[in-house]
Amino acid sequence: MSHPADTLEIPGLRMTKQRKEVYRVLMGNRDHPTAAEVYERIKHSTPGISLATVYNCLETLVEHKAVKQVNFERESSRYCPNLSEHGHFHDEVTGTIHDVKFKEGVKLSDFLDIPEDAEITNLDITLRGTLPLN
Amino acid sequence: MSHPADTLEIPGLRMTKQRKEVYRVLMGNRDHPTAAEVYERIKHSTPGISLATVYNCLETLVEHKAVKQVNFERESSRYCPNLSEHGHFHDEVTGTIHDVKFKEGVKLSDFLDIPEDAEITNLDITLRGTLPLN
DNA sequence: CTTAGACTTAGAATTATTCTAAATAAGGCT
DNA sequence: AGCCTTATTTAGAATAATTCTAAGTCTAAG
Repeated sequence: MSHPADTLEIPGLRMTKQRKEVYRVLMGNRDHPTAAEVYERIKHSTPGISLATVYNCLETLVEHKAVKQVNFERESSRYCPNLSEHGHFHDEVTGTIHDVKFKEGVKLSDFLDIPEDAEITNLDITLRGTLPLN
Repeated sequence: MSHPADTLEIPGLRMTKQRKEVYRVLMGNRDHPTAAEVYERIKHSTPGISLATVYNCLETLVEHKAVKQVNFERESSRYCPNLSEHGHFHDEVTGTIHDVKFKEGVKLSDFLDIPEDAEITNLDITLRGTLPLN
């Protein structure tokens, strides 16, 4: 079965050398890197690529819904190829970021007092804390 | 009954003219202003105050847990004197921000697959969307 | 009234990101 | 293949929010 994850193709998007590399890096190490980190990881395999291009590619991938942009506080944006709706847990000790799945069949309105008629287009859930038993 | 909300006093914090004004602005109009907006609202009543001071005061108030700092995407930080745990709904049409209460008695682990032993120190929930029946 | 530390200030510095203009590359057409 | 048009990439400048720095001001305590 071939889908974007395997082929590094994204429907409706011309996959240039640079876009492919940026996407490959994100798919290959799902640790939510920043643009600068992607740039570092990519420089040697794509010599001459510029940071501006990394930003451009990331923006394009986000627009095409191939990756998600994740923000913690006002830190640098991070990028995540997990397309399912999920939140993030930020381990304050190790600095690592874990995806957090939503439980099956729970509705937002089960735990939040949302105005009756609100149409939600976007949901961000971020936890910070520690994992004592590491 | 006297408490911070009334007296603009904050335990353990010297209330300078500037801190008092910044806090008063936040308490008086709970629309989640940015530092720059606080500065605009305060300039005339506290002539000579500097933007740096507004930043300093806000930081101090946050440290003393008198207000909360709220971030949407990577926009300017906003500030909120609602100390109860709550999320935010960002109306994409009007630009207004509404506090969103958590339902009584719901635990995080009821709707999120959090690692068993995680100790959560902080929770951010942000919704974006619209309120069609306005 | 002095003094030491806390607070405020203006402006410089920093950082992440976006913009600009020019150079390059790529697909479509003859 | 060769040409053309448009998309993409690039380096570096520009921007915006915030923090830093160093100097000045205030204040509480003695």
